[in-house]
Amino acid sequence: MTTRSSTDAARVIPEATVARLPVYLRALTALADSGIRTCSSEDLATAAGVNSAKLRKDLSYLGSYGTRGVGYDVDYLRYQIAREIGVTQDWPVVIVGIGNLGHALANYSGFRSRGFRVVALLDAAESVVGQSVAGVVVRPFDHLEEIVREHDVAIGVIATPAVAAQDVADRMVAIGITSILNFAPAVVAVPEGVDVRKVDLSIELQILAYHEQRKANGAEAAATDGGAA
Amino acid sequence: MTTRSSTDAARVIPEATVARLPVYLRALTALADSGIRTCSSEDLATAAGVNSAKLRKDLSYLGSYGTRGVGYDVDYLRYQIAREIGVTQDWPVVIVGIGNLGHALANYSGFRSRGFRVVALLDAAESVVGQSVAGVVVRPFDHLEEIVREHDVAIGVIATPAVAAQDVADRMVAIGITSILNFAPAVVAVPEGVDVRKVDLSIELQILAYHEQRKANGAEAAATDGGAA
DNA sequence: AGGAGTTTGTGAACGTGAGAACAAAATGGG
DNA sequence: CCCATTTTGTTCTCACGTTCACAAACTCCT
Ligand SMILES: NC(=O)c1ccc[n+]([C@@H]2O[C@H](COP(=O)([O-])OP(=O)(O)OC[C@H]3O[C@@H](n4cnc5c(N)ncnc54)[C@H](O)[C@@H]3O)[C@@H](O)[C@H]2O)c1
Ligand SMILES: NC(=O)c1ccc[n+]([C@@H]2O[C@H](COP(=O)([O-])OP(=O)(O)OC[C@H]3O[C@@H](n4cnc5c(N)ncnc54)[C@H](O)[C@@H]3O)[C@@H](O)[C@H]2O)c1
Repeated sequence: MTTRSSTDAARVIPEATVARLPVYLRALTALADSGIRTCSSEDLATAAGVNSAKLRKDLSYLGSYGTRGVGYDVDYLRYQIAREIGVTQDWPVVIVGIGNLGHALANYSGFRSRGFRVVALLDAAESVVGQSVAGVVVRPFDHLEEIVREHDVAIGVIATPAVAAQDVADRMVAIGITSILNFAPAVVAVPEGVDVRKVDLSIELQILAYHEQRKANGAEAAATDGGAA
Repeated sequence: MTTRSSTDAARVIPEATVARLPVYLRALTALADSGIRTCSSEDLATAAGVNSAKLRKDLSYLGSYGTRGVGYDVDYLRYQIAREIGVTQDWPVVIVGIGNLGHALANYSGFRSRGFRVVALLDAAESVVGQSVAGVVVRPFDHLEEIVREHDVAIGVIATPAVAAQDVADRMVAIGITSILNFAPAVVAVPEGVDVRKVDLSIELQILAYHEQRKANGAEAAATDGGAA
């Protein structure tokens, strides 16, 4: 017999699935916005840009929220995914390093609409501290601890230069932040129990360049090769 | 017998490895900058934040560039990886959508230093066109074709709102761009042969939130549970 | 009510990736 | 010159992720 409590600890969701759930959430929101109340796995898979079998398998890890022969109720499924991810509540976030990128992040409205609230912008440079960015005053990096305690912040964003990233991460971890999103092109080491995700523009471009080069070489080979055909 | 030519078409590098090569490249550059001329797989693995067995396996797909008992020559390996990725040459790039994010990207120096050259900034809004951003004048989106032909651009960056992303991608593809880096939170469909990579801040945060929630629930369960132990 | 038609949820097959372990190849000391 | 030591390159095994294929479950029409 399987106990099915709502906080079933045994139910573990594969990492690859977790990474796709936000995509499904977004696709469901788009469907709901166009007034669609029900959709099949095929519809949703198309909207999310994945294969429908994969979608169904992913959703099956959450539970059985569809109806055979009918499909999924858009709002209901959306709520279930949001609950699973944890974005039915609001997550307070701090951003450290208010340079070019930090400004853009501070001005980004997508945070708020997706369950995240920027509670503070921090920077080490005196020239930046005190500036008002997106209606929020930039505070000194030293205030990190105070802010984190006050708002019970668990998620920190690093948008400093690469050299500062490890220091900032260390401070964050020391103060109790357990999830870090790192935009600096640097490997940051953190203790067990702390999650770091990195977003790295250069790496993405280099991956594209690799495939681009392969395409070019392939075309070249084909031209040399198949020219006489 | 295995033919080993330098342009061996049969040699295929796993996607997971391709995604790590830029990380190794960066770590090697950091080592070179600190004056280190030789390193073991262990050293490099530590710098890159991976396991040394994985590093050696990854490098083995490129060829046999180390010396047993000694390690790798930093500069030589760096060159080999750069060549494999295709960043020994310069890749021209266009950025479309010069809003908050587009500004940050335009000002980002990491492009240039990693083999990418921003040849144009494009926007559809008249209020933005003509502005000078990072010393480059923003041009109308309509100029895309002209610019792409002139500079032989293969890589395009989308930093427009989500609703415009598919349209922009379609235009890019029609004109001959075959690699797209998409920052807009939207699924863009492209024909076979075109690569799209997406960078999505909200998804990253939501993945962190999921794990954060699990940590919280786990702690809660442990507190309820193990309190009596 | 019953059967035809849909669509989900999942078991099983397949492919890719990670890591341990070790043989092969190089160095350096005696 | 030979042997101990170091470190690479590769093989083997296991885990994870993707896709197929189909039974189970539901709706709707007659
Ligand atoms: N600009 C982009 O589009 C872009 C794109 C991808 C990655 N990045 C990366 O993001 C990071 C930020 O880029 P940017 O262009 O905004 O750089 P930037 O130099 O404009 O801004 C960095 C900010 O961090 C602050 N800072 C420096 N050290 C600090 C510390 N120890 N504590 C707190 N704040 C500190 C600086 O005062 C500055 O305001 C860099 O690592 C960059 O490589 C930027
Ligand atoms: N700002 C951020 O930090 C951030 C972070 C993550 C993701 N994003 C995403 O990146 C995208 C850009 O964000 P932003 O904050 O810079 O938005 P923004 O509104 O400031 O800028 C968007 C720009 O795109 C231009 N544009 C609109 N339609 C266009 C079209 N069809 N062709 C060419 N240009 C067009 C607009 O004129 C505007 O200048 C959005 O999709 C956003 O969700 C932004």
